[in-house]
Amino acid sequence: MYTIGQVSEMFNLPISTLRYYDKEGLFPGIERQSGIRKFSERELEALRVIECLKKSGLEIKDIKQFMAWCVEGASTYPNRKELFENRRAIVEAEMVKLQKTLDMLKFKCWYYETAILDGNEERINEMLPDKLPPEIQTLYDNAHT
Amino acid sequence: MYTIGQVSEMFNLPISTLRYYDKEGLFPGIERQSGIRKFSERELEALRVIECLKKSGLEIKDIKQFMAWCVEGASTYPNRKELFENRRAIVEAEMVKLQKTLDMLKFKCWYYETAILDGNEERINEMLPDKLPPEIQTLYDNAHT
DNA sequence: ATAATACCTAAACCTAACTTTATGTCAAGG
DNA sequence: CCTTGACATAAAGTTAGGTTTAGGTATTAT
Repeated sequence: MYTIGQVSEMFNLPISTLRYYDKEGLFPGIERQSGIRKFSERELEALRVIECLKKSGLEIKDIKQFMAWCVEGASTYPNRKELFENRRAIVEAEMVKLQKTLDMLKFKCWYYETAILDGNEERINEMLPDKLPPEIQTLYDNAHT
Repeated sequence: MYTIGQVSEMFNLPISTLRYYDKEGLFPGIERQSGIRKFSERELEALRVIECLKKSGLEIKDIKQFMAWCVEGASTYPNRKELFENRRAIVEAEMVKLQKTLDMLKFKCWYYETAILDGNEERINEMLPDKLPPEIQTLYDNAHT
């Protein structure tokens, strides 16, 4: 059993955030001893799931819904499964977009390295849009689709 | 040359957002004909960079700074290069985190598939934390580091 | 005993990035 | 001529996800 201060340290989250999550219903049935929250392994696992779902772009109110399903029991397994499958699809799409972003950034790194060497952007702009060095062309093409 | 409405369609962005970007200084020196914005290829490329930098987590005010550097000329190449290198490092770290999130989601998909088959979570919980099927164990371990 | 800590609540406050509203201009078509 | 549609501005409004503030309780150290 952990206090809110310990959990705050373990997860590197402000105490105020943990209280906010609790208020929003993300720790249904959390135990209290004379008013003080006692975080058990169940709440720690909840917090791991919260961080995961948040990172997947889910809103707090929908995370609350998930926690409510957990309390409801086995009858909500299909709802929970569907939720994770949806989030998975969303994060996979997000990874593709982020890879494009990364390719754009890599291209721009090369762009400015080259501009510094040349002192201007003229030579680079003559290579655009399809006469770039092979490696760079790949980045550029992926970033611009 | 494009009107704000055409650019809005091309980039799938609300007109209000384009006006907001302009107001925030993200299109320095955009041309106008009797008050009406004329978007040239320069502004379209600016918009691609804006979307990239935004996705990398950069704030509008810092994107504005970048656009100001572009206007300033060759003397700011090093600033711009450094900016893209920093964003690249940030996005690379982000990809690692997102991969962990994805592994957690995949694990949870398996978890609830299995729970549905079993009708409960007992067998799964006996496998935790280190007696999971090999493929699943890998996901679980990556998600929990 | 008292002072420092760590906990508690309710409610007000904050921020970024838009979005909406109210109002107005201007060119083209019926 | 007048209405429709696309453009314009300034300023107020919105939203999620917290954070801060003000005031209080309970345990521990000196």
